Amino acid sequence: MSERLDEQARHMLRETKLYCTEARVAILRVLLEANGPLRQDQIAGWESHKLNKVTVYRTLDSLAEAGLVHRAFLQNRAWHFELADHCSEKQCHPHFTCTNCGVTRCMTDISLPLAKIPQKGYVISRQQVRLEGLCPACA
Amino acid sequence: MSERLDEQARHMLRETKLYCTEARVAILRVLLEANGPLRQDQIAGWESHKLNKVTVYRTLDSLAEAGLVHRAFLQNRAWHFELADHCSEKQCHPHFTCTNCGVTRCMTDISLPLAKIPQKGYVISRQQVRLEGLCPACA
DNA sequence: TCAGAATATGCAACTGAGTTGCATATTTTT
DNA sequence: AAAAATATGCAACTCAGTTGCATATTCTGA
Ligand SMILES: [Zn+2]
Ligand SMILES: [Zn+2]
Ligand SMILES: [Zn+2]
Ligand SMILES: [Zn+2]
Repeated sequence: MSERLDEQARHMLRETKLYCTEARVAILRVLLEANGPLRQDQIAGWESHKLNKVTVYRTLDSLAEAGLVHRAFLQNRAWHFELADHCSEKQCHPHFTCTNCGVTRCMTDISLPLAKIPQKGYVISRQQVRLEGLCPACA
Repeated sequence: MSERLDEQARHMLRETKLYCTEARVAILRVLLEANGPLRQDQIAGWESHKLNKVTVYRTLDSLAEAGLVHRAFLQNRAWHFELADHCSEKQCHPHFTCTNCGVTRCMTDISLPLAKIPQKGYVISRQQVRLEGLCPACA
């Protein structure tokens, strides 16, 4: 099954005309396996892959540019990345963060209506929602 | 009228039982005058006030803790602060950022419905929305 | 299949916003 | 006015992100 994910990653890269390098495949695999947003250092250290920090940085940059990956949100000064395919065209799923224990969870089963800007001329290409509160364990 | 703002700032501080210091009054005034979220360095350098960076940092921290000020939900590495009174109890107004020219605008006239989390046990205390796209000038 | 072009990698060194300890100054309270 | 409570500012630190440059990989097309 790791074969399967590798193949999937390679396919995604070919689709977007990105060089199919070891680092890109590894990073896409990590994101495919993860069930939520990850920090760069989490990706770099995933299962002792020991990917170089700068490579991870530049790879995520290229993956984001290609639209395969999104910068989900900034938390504690660090970007959190996740696959873009969890998101619809214009709206990413909301993320909930517990103010007590700090866990962040993808709320893939919720979606809010797209905002309508009354002033003429605005074009919205992406809407992001952040929820803050207490998780079941802390409430 | 700057007298007016000073008085207003002092009043806010007294209300929240915070020490009424020169730095706090100055920073509140800056935020009262500003029409959008500001970075710490913008606040520190506002009209040659030349406030100390660490003081600005700790002051904003205390103002946020007291609920007078909020950290806006933007996609930048630097926090942006604004007065909290633009926000309702559970929801802050959305912020729109133009991906072309970079301007950020408070969308105080829009509001989305509060998210409903289907899973039991979650308590949402705050919802924040970020919009990205093209402003009228860039569209 | 192999040379050359195009692109990615990794080291080291830097940036920039935030953060902290500690001695001193200010504000409040008594 | 003195004491207690809190805020300020310097300097030094953290840490994720970022960049230059030499080297290594990947891709392309003869
Ligand atoms: Zn929790
Ligand atoms: Zn997510
Ligand atoms: Zn614009
Ligand atoms: Zn705002």
